[in-house]
This record gives sequence, structure tokens and C-alpha cells, in this order.
Amino acid sequence: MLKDLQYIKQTLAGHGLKVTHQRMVIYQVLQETDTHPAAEGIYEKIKKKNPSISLGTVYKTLEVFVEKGLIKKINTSEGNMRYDARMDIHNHIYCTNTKEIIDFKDDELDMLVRDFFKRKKIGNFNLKEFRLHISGEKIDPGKHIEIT
Amino acid sequence: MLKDLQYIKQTLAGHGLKVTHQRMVIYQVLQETDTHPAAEGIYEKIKKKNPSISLGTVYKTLEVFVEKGLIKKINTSEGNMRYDARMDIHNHIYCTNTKEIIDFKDDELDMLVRDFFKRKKIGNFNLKEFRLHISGEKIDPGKHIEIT
DNA sequence: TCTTTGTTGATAATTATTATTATTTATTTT
DNA sequence: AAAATAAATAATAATAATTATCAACAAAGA
Repeated sequence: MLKDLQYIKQTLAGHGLKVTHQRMVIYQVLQETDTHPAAEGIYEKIKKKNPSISLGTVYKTLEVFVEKGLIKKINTSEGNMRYDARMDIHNHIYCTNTKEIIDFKDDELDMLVRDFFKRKKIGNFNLKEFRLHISGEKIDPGKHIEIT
Repeated sequence: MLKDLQYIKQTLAGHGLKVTHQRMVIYQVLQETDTHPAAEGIYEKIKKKNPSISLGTVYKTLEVFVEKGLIKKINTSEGNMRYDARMDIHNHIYCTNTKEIIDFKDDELDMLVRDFFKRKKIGNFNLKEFRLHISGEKIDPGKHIEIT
């Protein structure tokens, strides 16, 4: 599912970013993967085809993307940050042994929580978003988890 | 609200830990604070009265506490880990400008989510816990947030 | 074209954390 | 109680992840 370049260009430009080659490939990798990669992982993926791009640029670019609201930074119980290009509201399932972060989107759950906060007000606070962190471990690490 | 030493000793011993002075003071700081401090912050607090305790010991001790199920390790959008001595199920409100992590416990919400997962099953996955991460920012950083 | 500004790559520096090891303290054995 | 063994700690070194610096380059404006 290769996102077409035009779309990527528009997305970058639409967020007030100058379109550069490095930004294109970094954003493209994020679009193509659903594994919520770390900076290092993104760097590994792109450097085959683009050996000149430096790790520092990957870090800086990711930070710029986060600032501009293009991607989200997500934190894990290990020491490193991971990045998520999926911007719709969704939750994350953390597998404590495989370290995977699996997306979990459920409209009913979202509504449930949103509804709850319509009643429950948090004063002196401007609520931006909520995310459910579900943690546990895969029973068979080789297989996918399945939500039914 | 100084926790009495006997209680702390019992808690440590009850989790299979040898009672030492450093473990006592580290656990005590965690009990006394609701700010979810980082290792560094704990170190700063205890070193006034205990200048000989080393930062490495703080890190190691915290890790031991986590392993033994005495405390929880929580991750923030910045790069560092923070520790939480409150072990009952509760959620966290994260203020993106003051970097505060504020506890948010609500039985109704817990029930709502628990109920949801009774119906919605996640296959090939052993669900351990879920926590709602609420983020946003305080309107007046000087004042507390209030839940009504 | 000249000037200014933004971006990148190379590298150094910093921060948070973990590992190592000698020493200290506690526990068990004799 | 002394010696032997084990566990915990302090000091320090090492590592990993991330950020800062800065010169070179590219793009945009005057």
C-alpha cells in the first residue's frame, strides 16, 4: 500500500512544512508501517535506499512532525519513544513480552469514555485527548491477537 | 502524613525484601508524594538527610520494587520514567505544560471499561491491566485541577 | 545575483539508565 | 564469637537514546 507521493507532499505542505526528500521518506515509512517504530527503526528502514540521511535528521524530523501535528509520539515502558502516523483516536495494546504496540480502535469504547467525560467534568483543565493503554501479553507470541 | 516505620518495614518484608535503610527511605518518599517522581527526584529528596545514598542505588532499588510488585513504573512523553506507589487501579491525567501526573480514580469509569472487556474479548492475549491516559493542559497552572 | 533563511549531515554533548566492581553490611556456619 | 558466605550498597564506568552544535548546502526573496 504505497502512498502516492503527491499525497505525501500535500500533507507536508498542508502542515506548513517545506517539502524535502528526507521528510518525504520518513513520513512515507511511518505511513507504510503499523508497528509504531522508534527513530532508530525508521532510520534502519530508510538508509538502505538513502544512505546519506543521518540519524540526527530522523530525530529532528520526527520532532518537527510531532510539533506540527502530523504524527504522535508514544511512550513505552522501555526507554525509547515510538511514533505513530495514525491520527484518528485509537487505543493501544502493549504486549509486554514482544514489545509490540497494537492498535485497537473501537467506536463503542470511544463513545463510552467520551460520554463519561460529558458528565464528569475536570475543572481547570483543558482535556485534549484520552487513550486507553491496555497491557498484557500474547499467549502465542507467533500469532496475532484477535479482537472479537 | 508520615507513614510509620513499622508499616514500611512490614510492607518491604511482606514482599520478600530485606529491610534496609535505603529501601526504607526510598519507599517512604514514594509513599509521601503523589507527584509520581522520577529516580532523580527521589534521589534529590533523600540526599539531604542521607548524603551517602547513591543515585545508582535509587535506580536499582526502584527496579527491585517494581519487580516485587511494590510500586509501578510509569512512562511519560518526555524521556524519563516515573514511579507510583499507589497500587490500586487508577488513571492518570497528564498535564502537558506542567508535566504533572495527577491521579484520577473513578469507580464508575473502571466499571464501564471492565464491563466493556467482558463483552469484547481479545483473543491470544492475556489482559493484565488497562489504564486511561488523559492528556491536556491546566488552564491556570498555579491552581489544582478539580474533578466534579 | 546577492542575501537571508531553513534544512541537513557529521559530530559532539547530554541525559537517563544500566552494568561493574570493590566495599560494606548482614546472615549463616562452624 | 570468629570465619565464611551471601546480599546490598557506593562509586564509578559504560551504554543507549536523544538533543545540541555548527559548517555546508539548498531554497526563497529582494
